[in-house]
Amino acid sequence: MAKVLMIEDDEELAEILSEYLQRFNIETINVPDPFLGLSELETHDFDLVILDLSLPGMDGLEVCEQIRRRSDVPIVISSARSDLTDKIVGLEKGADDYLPKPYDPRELVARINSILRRIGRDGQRGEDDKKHTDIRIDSDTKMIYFKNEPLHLTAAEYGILSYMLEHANEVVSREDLIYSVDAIHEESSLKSIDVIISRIRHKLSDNPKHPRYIRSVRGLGYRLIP
Amino acid sequence: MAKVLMIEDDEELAEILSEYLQRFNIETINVPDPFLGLSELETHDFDLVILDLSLPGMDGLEVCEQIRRRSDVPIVISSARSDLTDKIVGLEKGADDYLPKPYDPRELVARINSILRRIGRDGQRGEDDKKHTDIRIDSDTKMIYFKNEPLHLTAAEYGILSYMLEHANEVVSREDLIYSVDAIHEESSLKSIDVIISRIRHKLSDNPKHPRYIRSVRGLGYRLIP
DNA sequence: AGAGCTGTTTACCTTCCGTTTACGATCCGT
DNA sequence: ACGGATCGTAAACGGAAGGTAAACAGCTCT
Repeated sequence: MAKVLMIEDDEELAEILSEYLQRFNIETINVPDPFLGLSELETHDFDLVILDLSLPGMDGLEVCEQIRRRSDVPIVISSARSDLTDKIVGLEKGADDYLPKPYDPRELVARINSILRRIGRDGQRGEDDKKHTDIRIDSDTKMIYFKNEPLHLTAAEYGILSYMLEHANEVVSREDLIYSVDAIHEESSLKSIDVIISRIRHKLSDNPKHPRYIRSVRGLGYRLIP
Repeated sequence: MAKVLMIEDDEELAEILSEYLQRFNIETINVPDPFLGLSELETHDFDLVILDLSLPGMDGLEVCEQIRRRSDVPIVISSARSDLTDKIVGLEKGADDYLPKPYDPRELVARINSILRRIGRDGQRGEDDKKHTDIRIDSDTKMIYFKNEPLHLTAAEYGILSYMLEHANEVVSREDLIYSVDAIHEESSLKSIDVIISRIRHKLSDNPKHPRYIRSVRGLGYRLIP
């Protein structure tokens, strides 16, 4: 059962949609207010967010940005405004889809399922346990492959990335790295790590604003999602 | 640079879009015909497919299904028909997005980028195991041939090169070499290795600035690509 | 002994890349 | 909304690593 957060101030509409989605195995939590939505996101995990743009008290695009700032959850924007720039700005701010109101709920379902299928959380999990990792290391040849293409890494870049691969999905501190990676002197400034991370990100084409692979965890360090 | 396959029978439109997308670092291959599109997908990797539904000779939705049957590449459907059921069926058949024509190219760019960002840009490609090796050793005669011409090597040169052939594509350290090659005394300076490597490179006409055969791996050693 | 190889060292130059610095952007507590 | 803390990264620097010519040293032959 997919869990969806619906941020929609028209509570009647929200209720109708909820019931409809329920029939397609999509469970929704409704909140009429963006702040409630954001705090809901802090405390619970969702597979997707439906965000109404015409909200009271806060610009919808701003909400979109806020959500994206703290999470990578897929966002579907729904809006009465079919203004083109809204669409584009929304998508650029990290939304995954944009539905102009009014729309047929069937289309909503189709688009939700399309997105969930794409990220592999379509509720019918359990059969496919394929771990999709774009980054792979061959310890014999001392090479790291990104999407099956060999990366050209310097010693420090290789050291950091291989260490982070060993600790995939964990937060590794700059201290961990500086101590564990031979090519980096222990007495160097921690800032070196940032610079090298930046260079690795560049080689992975990872956008630091919305990183797919190397996320920064403020105050702690970095986390690799391979 | 993202690679996109555009299946669109209006070639003029395709050309315009191509140029536009180019500016946003999206490279397109245009085909006017679904069959060409499918065969293109067989032979090349794409990050995304833009599929026009109103195609000659084949129902667009059928094409969508065909594509999805053989690949996981993201599909964006574009169509002059804004029929709702088309939308839903398309998304259910595996499309990732649906853009009713006419649309603003900016929206297309935004949606492409949204999908690619979400996906992290797929790119599994076939392994080409071409066994083309210019350097070959005859274990009987203990001769090393370069492009079928016998090389005149000294003992140290032969020792290093044959050791590296045994460990082709791996990084071998200077220490490995000094201990494994008889013709080199263990107590020699590691710098000897560099000199002999240089001489081997010369005999292979290998430009050390952009080596084809013997690459230096800074801080680690050398790697032979035979 | 002298000549011819060839492994080793030395010396010098080039290139690389880890590190620092600096500055702008972003986050977050107040 | 402000301001300090944190993060991102371009630019510059400098020490370290690599390339190789030249000289040297230790052989194995005649």
